[in-house]
Amino acid sequence: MKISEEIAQAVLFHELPADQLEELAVICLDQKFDKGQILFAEGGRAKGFYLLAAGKIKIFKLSLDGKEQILHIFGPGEIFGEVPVFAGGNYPANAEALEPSRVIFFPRPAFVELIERHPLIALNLLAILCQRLRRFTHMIEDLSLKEVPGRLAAHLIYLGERSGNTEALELDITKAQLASLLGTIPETLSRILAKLVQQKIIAVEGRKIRVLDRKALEAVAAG
Amino acid sequence: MKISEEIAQAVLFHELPADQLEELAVICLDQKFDKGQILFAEGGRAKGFYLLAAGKIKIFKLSLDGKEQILHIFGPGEIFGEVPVFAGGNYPANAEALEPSRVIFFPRPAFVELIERHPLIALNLLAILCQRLRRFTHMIEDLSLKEVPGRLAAHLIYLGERSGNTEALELDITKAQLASLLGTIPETLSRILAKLVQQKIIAVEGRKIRVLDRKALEAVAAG
DNA sequence: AAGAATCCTTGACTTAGATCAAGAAGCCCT
DNA sequence: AGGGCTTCTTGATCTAAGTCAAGGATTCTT
Repeated sequence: MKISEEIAQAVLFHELPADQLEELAVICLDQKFDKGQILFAEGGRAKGFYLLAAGKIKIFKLSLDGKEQILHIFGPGEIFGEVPVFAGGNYPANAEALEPSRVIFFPRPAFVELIERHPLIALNLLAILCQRLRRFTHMIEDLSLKEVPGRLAAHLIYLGERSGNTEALELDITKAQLASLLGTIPETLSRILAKLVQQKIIAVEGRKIRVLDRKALEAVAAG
Repeated sequence: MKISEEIAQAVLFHELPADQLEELAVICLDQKFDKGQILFAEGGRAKGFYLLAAGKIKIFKLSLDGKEQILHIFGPGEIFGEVPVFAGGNYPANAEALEPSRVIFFPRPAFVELIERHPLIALNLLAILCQRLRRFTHMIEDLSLKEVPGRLAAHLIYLGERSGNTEALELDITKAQLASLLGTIPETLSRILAKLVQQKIIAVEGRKIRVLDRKALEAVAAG
């Protein structure tokens, strides 16, 4: 696919006229990353931000003893690494490719200048950042006020709503990654899944999860 | 103080020319809240956002059984309640006045229209939101990867850096509120403060905290 | 200054969930 | 099909921190 077409499909550049899309295509760079490759590390100086064209990217924090907390898992069409463009100048977390991925990189100065001239991009970006704040708010609430079963149930409900199918879910990440996203470890996640299965609230087969008792799942999610 | 002067001092409207400040002063509303009064509740429909002129506002989440997690404590000059203006339309958390407070309310439509015309406001707002994302990233990291002593130590260091005095700190909130901000309870906070005192890392007298051993405090913060 | 209210601390107990360890199941290779 | 991965599950143990309960210390009020 041509870069300008890929840019056109991103939410950030939604409804942008063709001439401005061309303007963007000129300033950006096409990059490829293998599975497992690091795109940037926490604290690193940021020269711009990324639009994911294809693949899957994990944004995460690491503790000194190697424990990981996943903040986001991004798919095609989403942007990441935008925070340091507008505040601080260095990345607040790490980014790693979970699959072979293609990203489009936007150097900071050209992009900021573009935003000044095109308020629509600014409004789109404000919307994206506000959604992210909302998601983080939820994450903080879950980590602090809910126990692991509640977090897991809330996440399953979220997956159902996002995919449109609230009955049959399919994880697109490993269970170890899901554990890290929920702020726990694989062993604990495994036990809690087993408990929910035993209570006939869900059925699990590999990465496929079937919701058997939505009401009960919602009750668990509420705490 | 006149409203337009107060607006001029806010980071959001920094470097805005006088005529645009006057434009803003026309669309906004002046409101007062007593200590303990709720400004808005989670899930409530948002008609605009707030600029805090005087006082102190707590933004927080509640669990079903009444446990609270504080997300922010805002002081004069800061804005809040902006997320639903750009995403979702309803507030993601609750807001309560911790002191008698005066706020300036900006109705949503007029403000969005203003942003479209004045890119500088959009850039300022992008910077504010990115700083908040950064702070939340930190909060998630702390809740998930650090234990309570680590969170407390990190917060004390943060307070020192923000106030410019890394030696003598002064809490501007109660210890119960600090506990809620750190994602724990007053009893636990009390015990951990006592332990740090016993280890001669800090000295505590009421709300005044003196850092005796910065290196050790940093080690605790690192985990 | 006395009383009330809030705020803070300390102690005994309980528990969610992390850690350590080992094995089972699924998957990708040539 | 059979080795060698990574992924997942299950069990036994340990610990940080929450709960419950009570008393001490501040601060607010009149």
